[in-house]
Amino acid sequence: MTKRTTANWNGCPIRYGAAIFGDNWCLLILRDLMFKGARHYADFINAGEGISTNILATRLAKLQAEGIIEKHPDPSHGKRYIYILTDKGLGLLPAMLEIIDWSETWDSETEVPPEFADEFRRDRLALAQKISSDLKAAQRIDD
Amino acid sequence: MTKRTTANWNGCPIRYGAAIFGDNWCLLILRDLMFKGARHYADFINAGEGISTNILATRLAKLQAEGIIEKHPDPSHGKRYIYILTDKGLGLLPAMLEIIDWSETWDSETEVPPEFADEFRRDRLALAQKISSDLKAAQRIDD
DNA sequence: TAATTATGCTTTTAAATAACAAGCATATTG
DNA sequence: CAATATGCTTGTTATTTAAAAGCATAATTA
Repeated sequence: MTKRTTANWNGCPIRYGAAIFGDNWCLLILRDLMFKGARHYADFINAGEGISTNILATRLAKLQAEGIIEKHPDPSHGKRYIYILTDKGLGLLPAMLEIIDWSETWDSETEVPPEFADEFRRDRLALAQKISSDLKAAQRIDD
Repeated sequence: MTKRTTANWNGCPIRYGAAIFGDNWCLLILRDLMFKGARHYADFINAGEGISTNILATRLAKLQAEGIIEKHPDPSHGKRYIYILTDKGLGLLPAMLEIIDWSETWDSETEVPPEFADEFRRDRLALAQKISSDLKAAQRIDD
């Protein structure tokens, strides 16, 4: 086992990231928040993945506990809550976009719009920042 | 639920990526392959995460089935096998690096070397390509 | 205002998965 | 030729996940 100098990571970043990324449902919830405008509990339920209510509830609680999302009462609807990404959550955008880029490259059935992939490859950071500020604006407007 | 034009993805890239990323053990195996020079079954077993042999065997088979890794007989040792990343597997490097970058930013206990994070942020693609070509060279040399 | 529906869960139970331990075939080493 | 290394497989038990149903509060409709 060859040793790289960068190998001796005990506060291992992949293990840290795996707490979020290493979970199917968390990834899909993040997708819905980032790219599908999901804000309410029902949005995740109706995203078409067939997530059970208990699974969704535990995942939302976990993401909240990790500081990835925040849960706010919906001012326009008493019993409802609005789920939004924190800065830490928005920070996951570049990684999500890389996953999308990879899938676009290797999945023959991909339905990533080619112009989206092109825009990403032309300037990754610019696209991430654009999406991020769009999301921040949207989160502010209807809060 | 606001609709983005980029939202209607049925060949969903996040779901596609989640087949690999959405699994804790796959992420750790990829880490070992990419950053710790792991090549043999025993390297993964001894990586310190306490993975069981049955879990490791199923994950290696899955990664192979997905075309992420290849399994070759070790020419220098009859019963042994060498596991290496395919081009598709190496393509996951940028996403892995983004996860590392995110963890470095948000994990107060991170042990990512600061100079590694700096180098990444200075030129993400350059670092990914450097690591990728280093890995390809290493995979060629002792095959 | 009373009944109905919406919302965001919790609880129960069944099924799937993971962890642990042991075993095992082939290969190499002493 | 006996002992050890290697890469698994096969049980068995424990844990996690998923599906289904239920439930309290809030809003809507009649």
